[in-house]
Formats: sequence, structure tokens, C-alpha cells
Amino acid sequence: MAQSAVDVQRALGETLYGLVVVAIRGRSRDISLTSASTMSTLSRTGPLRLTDLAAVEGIAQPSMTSLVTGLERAGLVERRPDPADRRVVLVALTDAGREHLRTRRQHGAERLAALVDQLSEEDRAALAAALPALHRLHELGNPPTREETA
Amino acid sequence: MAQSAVDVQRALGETLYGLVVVAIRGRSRDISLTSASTMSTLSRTGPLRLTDLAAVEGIAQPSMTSLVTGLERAGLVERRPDPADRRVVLVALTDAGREHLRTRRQHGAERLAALVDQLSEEDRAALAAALPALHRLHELGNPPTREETA
DNA sequence: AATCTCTATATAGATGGCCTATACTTCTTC
DNA sequence: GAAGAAGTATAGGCCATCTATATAGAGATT
Repeated sequence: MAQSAVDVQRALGETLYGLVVVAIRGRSRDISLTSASTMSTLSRTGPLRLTDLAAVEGIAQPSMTSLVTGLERAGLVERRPDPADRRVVLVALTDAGREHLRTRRQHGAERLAALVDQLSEEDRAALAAALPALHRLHELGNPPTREETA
Repeated sequence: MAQSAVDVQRALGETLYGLVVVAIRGRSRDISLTSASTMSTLSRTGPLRLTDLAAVEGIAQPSMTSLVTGLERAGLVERRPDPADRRVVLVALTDAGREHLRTRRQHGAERLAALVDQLSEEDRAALAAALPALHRLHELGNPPTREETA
């Protein structure tokens, strides 16, 4: 073994952390990171209760209320009643929201592309090979949605 | 070719973006992301002018002034005069800052480790293989420091 | 060497995202 | 049907960031 699992994780931690900052630094400032992530979540899961959404995104419920209000005002999401429970607000992505999300992703991908382009053939191949692993890593840290919290 | 370079970049973009959010979500709230990144930068480059630091971190100079003031109050960095130019403030990491940085990195690595542990042997190997590429990607997006802006 | 202009940092004031505490509405259970 | 639980909204505060501007020193031109 060339390096222990711990070393890999430590190096991964620092490197990904650095990439995080790069990614955030260059991001467009039209909406907050959490707003973008929220829309991304909605895109993956479909409509969610406001409280669940707050839990998934790791922010307090009142914060999600105001975030959703903002996105709603911008026409990117909509509030829907839950026929089964009238206390509930279901938050759903609108068509405009989906469109916005797509554009934003393209932007991010383009910025990264500019960097990836500067890598060697070998490095690109290594990244491509690691993509499934990165994707699963993401899923692990970002549970799809638990109906049951148990 | 199984997938084009553009596909790789797009997928990388989305996946890394998701990881970003995961990373940020769980982070300790003792200091801001930018503060942590600033200390990390100082650790890599050594003492820097306040203005350069602001440029590297992608925030406005007055924001860096207040960020540094906070870190200084916490004993993590110090302001030093530049003997060659008395307008200048050089910001340097203190020993406490270095220590803090190390602890923080360990924390981040541990959180990621918990996720990485849940991956298959194969996935871990792929990540390990991609580490150099990820590292270079980070460096590309995070230039060491340009004395010359040209 | 007096002054003019440019550069480096600091201060003031505003904005936005997040928080806790709490009020309000609807559901559930006895 | 009354009491407590659950889902959302409102109120008020904190902190990181921004723009505009003030202050101090450097460099150049007379």
C-alpha cells in the first residue's frame, strides 16, 4: 500500500476544501449558495415540505421560509397546498426554476471546464474514472430524502 | 470515446458543486469559510499584503480588513509593518493560527473520511488515483500568488 | 522641497443570509 | 371538543459582505 486510507482521506479533504473555495469564489451572485442547492434538491426529489427542505439543506425552518419566499418572488419555485394536510406547504420548482438551474449548471461546468482543459490527458482520464466515486460520495453526504427519519 | 470531455466537465461540475454544499453544511461555525481559506492561503504562501490577500480570496479590501481584524483579535494572524513601505500591512499566520488550521483540517478530513469509508474498495481506489488531478485542479483555480499581475 | 497623484489601509453605512424565540393555524388524540 | 403536537410565518438580532470615502505614505515633477 503506497498510502493509507487515512492519508487519502486527509488529502481528499484538503483538496476538495480548496476546490470548494474556488467554486464559491467564482460563483455568480444572483442567488445564494443555499438557494441554488435548494433548487437542485427540488430538481432531484420533486416537491417537498418546507420543513423537510430546511432539514435537507441544513438551515433553520424560518430561514427556509424566507429563502422560499425569495425564490417564489423570482418565479423560480412555487408554494402549493398539500391536499392531505392543510398546515403543509409543498415547495415545487417551476419551469423557470428548472431553466435557471440548467443555465447555472452550465455556467459552473464551463468555469470548471476552463480549468479541466488545462490538465493533462492523464489527469482528465483520472478524473473521469473517479467521477462515479465522487458522485456516490455526494449522494452519501446528501441523502435523497428520508420519509422516515428512523 | 465513451463520453466527451464536455460531459466529464459537466458531471464534474455538478458533482463537485454538490460536494461543496455537503462540505459547507457540516462545517464548524467558529470561523467563516473565507477566514479559513485565508489562513490556508497564508499557510501556503507566507505573509501577504492585506490587499493581495483580499484579491486572492476574492473579497473586497475593506472586507479583508475586518476579517483580518477578527482573526487578529482571536490571535490566529498578526499584522506586521513592511519595512520597505510603511503604508503596507503584512498579514502573517501565528503559531496559534497554524495550530488551528491543522485541527480544522483534521476535522474536515474526518467528516469526509466517514463518507469515504462507506464507499467500495474500487471507489476509494479511483479517488486515490484521481487525487493528483484534483490537486492540480485546485492549484489551477487557486494561483500561488502573482507578484506580477501582468 | 513643495505639491500632486497614486497606492495601501481603515472607517462608515447598507444589504442579505442566517439564527432564536414565538405566534398562528391545523391535525391528532383522548 | 379540548389539549397538545406539528407545520409555517413573523419579529428581531448578528455577522459577512458590499460600496463610498477618508487617511496616510510613496513617487514624481516642478
